[in-house]
Amino acid sequence: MPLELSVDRSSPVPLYFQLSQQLEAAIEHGALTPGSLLGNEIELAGRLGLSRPTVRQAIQSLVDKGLLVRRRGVGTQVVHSQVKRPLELSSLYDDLEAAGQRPATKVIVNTVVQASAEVAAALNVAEDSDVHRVERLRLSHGEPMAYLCNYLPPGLFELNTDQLEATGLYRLMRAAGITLHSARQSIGARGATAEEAERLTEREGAPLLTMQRTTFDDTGRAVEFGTHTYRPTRYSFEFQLLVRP
Amino acid sequence: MPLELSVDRSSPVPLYFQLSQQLEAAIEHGALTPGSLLGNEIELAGRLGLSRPTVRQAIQSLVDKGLLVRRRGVGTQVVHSQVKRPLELSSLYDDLEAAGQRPATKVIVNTVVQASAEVAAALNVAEDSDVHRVERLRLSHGEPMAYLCNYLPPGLFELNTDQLEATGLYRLMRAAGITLHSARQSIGARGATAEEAERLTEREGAPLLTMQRTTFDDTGRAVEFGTHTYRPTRYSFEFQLLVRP
DNA sequence: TCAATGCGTATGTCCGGACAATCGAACTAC
DNA sequence: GTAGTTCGATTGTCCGGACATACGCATTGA
Repeated sequence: MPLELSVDRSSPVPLYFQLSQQLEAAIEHGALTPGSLLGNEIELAGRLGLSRPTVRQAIQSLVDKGLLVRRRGVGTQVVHSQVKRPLELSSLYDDLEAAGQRPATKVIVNTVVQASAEVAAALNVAEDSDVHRVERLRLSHGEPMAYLCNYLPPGLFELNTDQLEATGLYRLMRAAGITLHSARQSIGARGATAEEAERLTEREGAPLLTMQRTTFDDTGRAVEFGTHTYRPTRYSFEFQLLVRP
Repeated sequence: MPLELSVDRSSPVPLYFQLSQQLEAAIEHGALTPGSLLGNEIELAGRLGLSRPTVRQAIQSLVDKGLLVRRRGVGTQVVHSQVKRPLELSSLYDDLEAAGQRPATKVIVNTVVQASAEVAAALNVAEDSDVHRVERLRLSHGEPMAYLCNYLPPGLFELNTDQLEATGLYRLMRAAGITLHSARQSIGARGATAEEAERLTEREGAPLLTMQRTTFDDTGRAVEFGTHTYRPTRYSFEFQLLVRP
């Protein structure tokens, strides 16, 4: 029984995108079972009234997402494993919200400071030039979960404390028209200093999970540098990654 | 001054791949400076004697790698930031070797055991069925750096202790014809148990970086499940990730 | 002076076709 | 029975063209 697929040519949504979304929904929904063959591209194109390149583009986007696997001479199969989503540049806020945790944020510091050598190097600005500094405590179920310290270059956009407590930093940046492109991250661990321990209601020397990140927009500007510490009993980094073929 | 580009039509290497490699080399080498425009696709295609779809395919692969950015009505630009490589499914061994650290491996355990509930769930095999168990100590500059405990389903390939000490697990799997596809990872931290502390020559309770990973091949089979502990003073996870547009 | 309009340019989408490379299975020969 | 060969099926690569869409800039108008 072939899958119900159709495209709307009067829609402004690209045809290949309509198709890829329907296929993805069918996989998610279980209509396309893992391991099942998708049927050959030419026949699929004919059935939908599309050209083969358009169908290929739709399929390729799902291959890139890790949902499909192509085998020459065999066909295109639905991947058999539990693919969730590849690692993306997500904010802690979004992660928690997606998990239904209703995160709370408390802005501790929101000011302008002179860039230290480390911050200046990360943001590619002159040392001692002005940069925004934001320190936030992220809570989940009323308990401290992470301490986030971020630096932003000046003139990027207004850092409103109320907004920072209502949503995540990345969402604010996107809303300000900044196109996030890539980030360099470093994840490590260390014992908590006395100050860190107090912030997170841990004892001194307790193991902490740490993350440093510099984010770039599509022009190559560094738009954010952050140093985060997490309570490992309450947070860990979970993600899926794909092997680039 | 246009860039020197050419393709060899007698080569079995796909034309779009030849072009993308040359462009990538030009970016790496500095012939294409960050921010510079690549020149429009049609003119580029004409200059190389290629069709526009072929040129687009080459460019697209570099966009996917994060090296180029396309802007409608503007052109294609070289990304201005320091892109190294996106996060990939690399083994610790490869990482260390790439950093010129000449890693050493000591196989502590290489045997077959009955799968615990956790291992059975991760590998999707029956509880108490036979699985391979490998425990290795990874050293760098003669000092312990990580303790790696891995489980593999039976019948996948022969786990030779000598080979395990000479190279990484992923390299062995690839050599055995296994096509790695994706992995689910979890990175956290905790204090060392007495046993862990001794293995890594740390004191009990010292902060450790932990990683759990299940790797799948392109048929969806789980081919490996591992629990790793790292000394955070000697190792951290460094990677770059791209925003999927 | 400043905002709205129009235009050129570049990428985005889509088509229909052609041939090559590879996989798997059926078939054949020993 | 087994090994090698052939063959159909399917994806991979490539072509040349067409129109749509969005951005930046110059022109125009108030």
